[in-house]
Formats: sequence, C-alpha cells, structure tokens
Amino acid sequence: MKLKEFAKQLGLSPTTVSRALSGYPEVSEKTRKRVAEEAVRLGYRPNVNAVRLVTGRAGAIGVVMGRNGEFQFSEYMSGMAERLDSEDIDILVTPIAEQGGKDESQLHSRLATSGRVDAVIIHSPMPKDERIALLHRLGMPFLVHGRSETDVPHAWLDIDNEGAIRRATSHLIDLGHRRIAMINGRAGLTFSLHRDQGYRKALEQRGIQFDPRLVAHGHFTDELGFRFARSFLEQSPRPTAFVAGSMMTALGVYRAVRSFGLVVGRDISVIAHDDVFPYLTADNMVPSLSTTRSSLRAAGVRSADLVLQLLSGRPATEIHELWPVELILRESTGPVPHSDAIPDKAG
Amino acid sequence: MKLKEFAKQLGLSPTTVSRALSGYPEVSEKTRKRVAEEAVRLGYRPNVNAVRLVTGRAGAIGVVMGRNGEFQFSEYMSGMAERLDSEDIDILVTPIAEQGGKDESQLHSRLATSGRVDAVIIHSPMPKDERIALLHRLGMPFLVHGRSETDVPHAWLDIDNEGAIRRATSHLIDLGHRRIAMINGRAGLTFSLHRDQGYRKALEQRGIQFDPRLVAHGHFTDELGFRFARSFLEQSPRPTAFVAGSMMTALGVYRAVRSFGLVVGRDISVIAHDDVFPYLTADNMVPSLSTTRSSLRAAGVRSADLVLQLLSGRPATEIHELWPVELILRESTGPVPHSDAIPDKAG
DNA sequence: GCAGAAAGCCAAATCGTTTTAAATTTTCGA
DNA sequence: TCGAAAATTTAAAACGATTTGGCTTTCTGC
Repeated sequence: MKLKEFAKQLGLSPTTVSRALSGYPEVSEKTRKRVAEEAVRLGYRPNVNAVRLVTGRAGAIGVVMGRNGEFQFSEYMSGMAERLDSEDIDILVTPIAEQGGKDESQLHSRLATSGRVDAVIIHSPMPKDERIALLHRLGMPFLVHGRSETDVPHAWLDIDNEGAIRRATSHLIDLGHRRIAMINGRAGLTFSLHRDQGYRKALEQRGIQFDPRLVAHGHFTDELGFRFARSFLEQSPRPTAFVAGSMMTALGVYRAVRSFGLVVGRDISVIAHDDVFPYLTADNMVPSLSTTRSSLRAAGVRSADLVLQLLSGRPATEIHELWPVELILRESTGPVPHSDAIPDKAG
Repeated sequence: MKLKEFAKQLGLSPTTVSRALSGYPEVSEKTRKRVAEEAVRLGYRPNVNAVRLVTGRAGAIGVVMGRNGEFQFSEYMSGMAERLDSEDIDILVTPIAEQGGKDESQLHSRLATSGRVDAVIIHSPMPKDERIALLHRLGMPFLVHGRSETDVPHAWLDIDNEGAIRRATSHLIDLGHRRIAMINGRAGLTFSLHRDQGYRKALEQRGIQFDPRLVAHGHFTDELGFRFARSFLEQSPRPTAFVAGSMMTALGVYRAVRSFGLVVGRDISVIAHDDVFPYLTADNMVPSLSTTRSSLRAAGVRSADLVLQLLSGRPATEIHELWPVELILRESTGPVPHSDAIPDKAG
C-alpha cells in the first residue's frame, strides 16, 4: 500500500496524510486522528527507503564489532536494543575489515560516508584515537564509549576505571597485601591506562614501590588470565593478591592459583572487574569473587539514549558521563596470610 | 558528489556510469575501467538510500537478538560479519520488543514488512515455530539457524545436536557410567529436544532405563549449571557423569562437583557442548573439559553465505545443512569409579 | 559498399516519500 | 456581511539513484 493509494482511499492528498502521520501541526486534530486510525486498519506504513532518501536520515546507529567477538559485546548491544526498542531506529553492526589501524579508519570512514547510519558508537578508544578525529572531520555524529585524550570535542560515556581499580587495590593494601599483581586489558587502550593509573596511585599513596614485573596486558580470556597468573605465581616472592581485568580473566586466575595448591581468598586474594553478565556471576564462583562492578547493559541503554540526544541536537560537548563503579567485597579477598606478610617500614 | 555531477565530469551520461559501476555488460571495458578509476579518485559512491529505493533492496540482513544477551551471540555475529565483509550488506540487529510469543511474532512481522531487511535469520527455533510460518506468509526470505518441524518449506543450517549428545552419552556409557545426568538448554527449543533424543537413544541402545530425575532444562548460565548439578549430586545413588549444555553450564557443574569434595574426571565425568569461544577454552579448564565441539563462528560465516545464496535466487528448499559435531575427549571424562560401579545385567 | 547485427551510449521515466509554495476554506472582528 | 487572518489542504518539485526503450556508432559477412 503506497501513500498515494492510501491518501486516495481517505479522500485526502498525500501531503496531508504524510503530515498527519508525522505529527506536523498544520493538520486538524480530527483529520489526524482519522488518518492514524485508517493507517492501522488498512496497514499502511511508509516505505522506509523512500523516507530515508528524502529526509537524508538513515534511521540507524552504527556499531563496529571487533574481529574477536568479545563476550561483552552482546550485553552492551542488548542494552542499546532495549532503549531503541521504542524508537524507529536500528542498530547496524558493521563487520570490521582487516586487522590493523589503517583499515579500521578506512572502515569508519566508509561507514560514515555511506549514509547507512546517522551516528556511530566507538568502543575501546585509545588516548590518541584517529577514529575520533576522522568522524569529527566527516561530520558524523558519534559517541565514544570510553575515553580519549584527543582535543577534538566529542560526546563520551565511560566508567571510572581509575577510581575502581584504585579502590580495589587500596582495599587489598588495607588487608596487608604488598605484592599485588595486575592483569589488565589490552595495552594502549584508554581504559587499560586508566586502570594502570588507578593501580599505581593506590600503591603510591601507601608508599609501595611499583614493580613492572607484576603487571600484564592482554585480551580478556581465561587463557591469558591463567598464563599470566601462573607466571606471576612463579616469582619469588610471589604476589599475594591479583587484580583481574574481567570475569574471564578471573576464571583463569582461579585455576592458576589452584594449580599451585593454593586457595583463593585464603592464600591469594582476587578482585576482578565485573560487567554483570547473566550467564557468569561473581556471587556463584567458589569462593565468591570480589569485584568492581558496573553494568555494561546499563551502559548500552544509556549510550543509545545519549546518541538519540546527540541526534536531536544536543551539543556533543555537553555529553560527558563518568559512571562510578561499585566495589563489592566477597570471599575471594582476605587478609594477607601471616607467612607472606611483609613487615611495614614502621613495624 | 552525485551521480549526475560525476557523470558530467567524465563526459558520460548517468546511465552509462551507473552501468559501468554495477558491472552491466552493455558498456565497453575501456569505459568501465575509466569510470571505476575516476570514481575512486573523485570519491564518488552511490547514495545507499537512493539505490535502495529504486531497487527495492534493503542491503541488510536482519537478526533478532534475544532479551537476555546470550554470550554465544557475538561469536555467531562475528562469523556473519566476516562473511559479509566483502559484500555491501549490513547486519541489522533488531531489539526484541517484549517477552512472550505474541510480541515476538509482531516484531518479526514488522521487521519483514518494514523494508529494512532483505532477509532474516531466525535463531533457537521451536518445533512448531510461528515465526517461520509468518515469514513465509509475508514472503520474506529467511534462514533458520537450527531446525523446526513445520511443514512450511524453508532454508536451514543446524548442527547434529542429537548425534553429538548420543555419542557423548554413549562414550560415558562405554566408560561404565550408568547414572548420567543431563543439563540441557531451555525446554521447548528444538535443539534441546534433539539433545534429549540423543541422550535417550544412547541409553536405550544399551538398555539403560531413562530416569527423568536426571534431566534438567534452562538457560545456559553458570548459576543453573551449579544449581542443577548440586541437586543431582544430592540424589542417592548420585550420578557419576554429567552432560552439560554449554561451557557456562560446565563451569557451574565443575564447581558443584568440587563443592561435594569430589574430583571431576575421577569421581565425576563431565562432557559439555563447546561452541568454541576465544575467551573460554575447554582445553584450559582444570581438568581439561571433554566436549562436543562445533564452531559457532563458522556457523555464522556459513549462515551469511547461505542467506546470500537465498537472495540470489537459490530455492530455500535446497538449503538444508546439517553439520557433524566433533567429540573431543580430554581429562574430564574417565572410567566410572569402582565404588560407584553398578554391575551390568550380564556382570 | 551495404544491409543487418551488435556494441555502446543516452534521455527520460521511475521508485515512494517529504516539503515548499500556493491555493483553498474557515474563522472572526468590525 | 465583508475582508483579513488563520487554519487546512493541495499540486508539484525535490531526493539520487536504476532501468526501459531508443538512438548512434561500429562491426561483420557477402
């Protein structure tokens, strides 16, 4: 059913019908109501592609998915979907072309110029992220999920990674731990840097020497969690506590600790960052895992919301949100064992 | 840069340019080459929405994402993305509206009639799935990832869930296990039914009585894995082996077994289904986990491929693919302990 | 050298909306 | 009752491509 045909059935012109449905004020309330009702009854729905052509809007938000299907991805998307449910806006997932920075820029520029999306969400930015400058230059609205140090003005939503890890590390120090290992995310990404900073600040505040041999970077996989944790535990003196970057990493750490005949929560303390997944919960781990917690799904919901605001004209420079992160203490953290305790300078 | 303008610069008509770029035969090779080169040089790219309007194609494949962001989702998507990389086709992720079957149908029908997508992929179908009849009725091409018993002809891609679980269960029986518990996926979904059938057939073949108290259904979460496994282990006599529906389920089972002071691979055998995730690998679990393995990413790649075939005219009735599933034996499966052994009828 | 076929190119119609500018009708104060 | 202002409605022009059908050239075989 086309607009023309539908309008004829109503005895109105296409113009009036279009206006009635789009909520323009120049149409009488009586007519609008009739049009709306008939549209439902006759099942008229405007052709999306025609609308898009004439309005120049794409009706979609673009998300670029990394090559290595991160497990977090679907949770965030799920949140976005929840928010966009009521709007007439789709989520366009774009395949990432090749590995390496060059192609990623090219991909974003193609996405931005293709007219397929009205806005783009950038994930896991780096401090100097060329994607940000690129999208800005192309005039494509975008939201950064995470943070960047670029001086290009842009909208962003991030969690307080630094504060989270600082508090987590501080808490471990309070428990008497002095050798605290850190298994962080991929090197070079802003959130990894922030977490590193949080870790170092906590140590600094308590006068503990930073030891680069206790820090590792990499993808959030159980495998890396295991390998890094094992290599740390082989050191002498070994660390008595771990800060793990993700739930998957924590799984690997738990296994590594066990493989040394040690017990998590007694011999070795562990805190991990938890994005709150329905399928893997910190509470159910044995022992239950202390976490820095922030709902990724909630971030997805809010991201979608902010992008909508951006599209309706709110200036990008106004949109900066930094979410606090909870620290949830459970059984995986405990006082440093006596045998491992290192006397304080004062002690 | 518009087509008209671009054509003028080349001294050609829009018609010829359009044809040259779309690979129609009515244009000389020399001209085609020149047009292609100039398009790159001048950065001309056809307006997507105009193309879509006139061709009636949407240039996107729709995927409906469940409310509870399954962790598998991104891996499958990632595979699709890999395949669609070279094509000019997007993946459109549609928020699922509300819970409950009614709204899901409505959602699919809106998606199908909205003109936003050229084809749809349906996940986790049920034997009588109304979505299939609906899309068929609406004339929207679709691929079912999984299987259904509906008599509506349709394209599908599935893995041999029944065979996989049958072999897994048979193997456990070969090892002497007689009380084998099964933690399956959500009740009512076809793949859960197939797995149930595989499980029952294996028992039947060896004359082992099916015990409904050893089977559970639910989402693939560590929590359910743990809870179900614990409740099974409280039975007397307790099961000596588990078949787990997913890696997350297996994590829960491992923990439950340990919480009883038992050892996986010695006291209790475990086999789980593994979709092959980069972030959680069966090989790295302790003990390493025996699995029925099938790459979900590969399924995503192939799904995209099949949808493309569907769109280029291959009849849906021709597209039926059933993938075999590997059985990988690792340390989590072993002979039934002597104390638990139940003498065979013959023994 | 010529007719007919094939190759290469083009003008104009089309896809289904929104929106501009103009026309019509209604309202209302004097 | 009239005329201006306000409220509705409309015809027609975009939006930017593809595609139909026709129009020129260039080959081909005799």
